[in-house]
Amino acid sequence: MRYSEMFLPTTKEIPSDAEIASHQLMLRAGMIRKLAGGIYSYLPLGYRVIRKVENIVREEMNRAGAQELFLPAVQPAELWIESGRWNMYGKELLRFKDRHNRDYCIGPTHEEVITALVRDEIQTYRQLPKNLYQIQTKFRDEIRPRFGIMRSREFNMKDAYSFDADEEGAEKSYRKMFEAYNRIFKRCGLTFRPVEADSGNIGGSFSHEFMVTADSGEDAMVHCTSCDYAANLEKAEISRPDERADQAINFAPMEKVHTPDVRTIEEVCAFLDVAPQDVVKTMIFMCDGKPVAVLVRGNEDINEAKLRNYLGCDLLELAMDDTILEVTGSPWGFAGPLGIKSRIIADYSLSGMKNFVVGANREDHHIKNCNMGRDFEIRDYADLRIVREGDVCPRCGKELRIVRGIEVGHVFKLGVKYSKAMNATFLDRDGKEKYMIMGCYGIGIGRTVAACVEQSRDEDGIIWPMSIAPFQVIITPVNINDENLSNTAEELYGSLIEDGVEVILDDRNERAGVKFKDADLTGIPIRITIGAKSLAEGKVEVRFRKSGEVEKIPLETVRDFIAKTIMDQLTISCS
RNA sequence: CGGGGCGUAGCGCAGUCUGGCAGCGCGCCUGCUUUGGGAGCAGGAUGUCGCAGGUUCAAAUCCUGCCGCCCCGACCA
Repeated sequence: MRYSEMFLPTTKEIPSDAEIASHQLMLRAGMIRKLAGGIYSYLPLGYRVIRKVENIVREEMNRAGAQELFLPAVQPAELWIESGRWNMYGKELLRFKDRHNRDYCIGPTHEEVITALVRDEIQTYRQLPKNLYQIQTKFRDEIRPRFGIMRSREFNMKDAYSFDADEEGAEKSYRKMFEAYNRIFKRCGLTFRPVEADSGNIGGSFSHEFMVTADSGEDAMVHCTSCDYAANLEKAEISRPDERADQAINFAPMEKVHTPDVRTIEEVCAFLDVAPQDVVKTMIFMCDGKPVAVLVRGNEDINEAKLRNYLGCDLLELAMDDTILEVTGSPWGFAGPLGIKSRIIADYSLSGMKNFVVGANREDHHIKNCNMGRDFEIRDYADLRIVREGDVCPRCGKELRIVRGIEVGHVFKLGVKYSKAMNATFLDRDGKEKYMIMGCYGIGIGRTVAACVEQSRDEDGIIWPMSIAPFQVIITPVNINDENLSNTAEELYGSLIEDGVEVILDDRNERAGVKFKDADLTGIPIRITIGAKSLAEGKVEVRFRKSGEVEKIPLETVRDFIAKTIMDQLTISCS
């Protein structure tokens, strides 16, 4: 490719509506342009990188025995009604009608389509297992798209679906995908970590997210400083504490106090002069339409994902004011366990608490010196709170650390959720009809590219690893009007193309500085500078984007040097 | 959905309060000089001031409505 002919609009100035580095750099490097909120065009340079990642994904999926197919982006409502998700999915699902007034959506994911396809074509265990994948444009009408292609509404995703006859098979399929994902992200040059993830309301299922560590990441994850435990913050467990109530402290007499308009933990603490950890927070949730009171220590927060799993409910939300009034007999802000008209469950953090403050279930009143055992009983104890920095590892007891990350991939054991809803069955060896056991496995292609930029850049621009760089080499003749330089550049360009190197020749009539800046910004791993001084010695300069190191290489050996360097770097990112 | 901010040349912005010739920097075009880290000089082109309506002799500027974009929040008792 000749730079002079390429559609590659780089910019000096930072676009004002880009917040994070990857978004800014991808715009500046002429990789992407925004068309509408959360909807982007991929320009040639950006698309080359996308294709590189897609191909790594393809190679590894194929290696793992998955087969590529291509499903429709537009899907009829019937399928979604069948799976029950037409009503469940909410506003994220982009719906529309065709000319016959029939309902359709643009697929945010393809479980329905693939399940319908496989159910119609597979009848016997002899045809299982199968693992099918595609790389497709998805659309999710996000509440708030942001960070460029990191969280966009339209995005490119690899999604794979496995179908197995039994649990062992499903387990094997899952492991294969897990391994493939490790290879994929390693080959993309990413620093990442598979973490245990919340499996939603499909109890007992298994799920891992592949998180690229980055401070700008939207997700929080927890990892142990000692063992290899790592989990999404939503999922991260807290061990059941020892029953170690402080015997030295005696129960004080319970006392109802007037607390006018004192509602939040902060207000209660200030008003009663106590610490948040001496208060019990009572929150009323609606769990599939039924109210539940959840108790947690005042300085902790409820983890809704854990609560949902514990209760095994589909729909969980905080109760509205009228429900609170009904259950507690008071407006919000004064709820407590005493005399409440609902089921009560408590987080482990209540363990050992004595003489604490609770709401009195009466407007403008709280209760001091409340105690479990004496004043009320807790039957349901569970791990319901969010992990904090300083909590200990549920596996080994050492310290946990919280870091931020970008979720680039997700592997998930679905079980029979969709095969059951959509009647995807097969005839097993024993002559019985059974539901196929499914798994699904996603990778955000664009997000992987953005994550890579987040992790690999400097003040001059992007630093691509060889494996996904848009070009492997850029040839920069310092002055194109010097025939000696431009002829040498042209010749070298021709031979590198012959060698199969992905090379761009910067044949623009620009000053050297401009070319260097663009080469750095676009992040091409190897720059071959052709200048008068070195050329007089029969040499060219090979500069590495990542290290900034320059090597002078004799013109006659530069082909071999480049070929070897590229091979080395690709091999390193493979292993 | 709630709150805040913004919308003026391809990009980044000033001008809006206090109505009166449409501006600056970068980029772009032409010429000359220059040519190893975003060149210099000279000349030049480029606007539905987001859209619609209203007030006014006169609107980028004031008023009303709408649209788009960005940021924060979305119930944690």
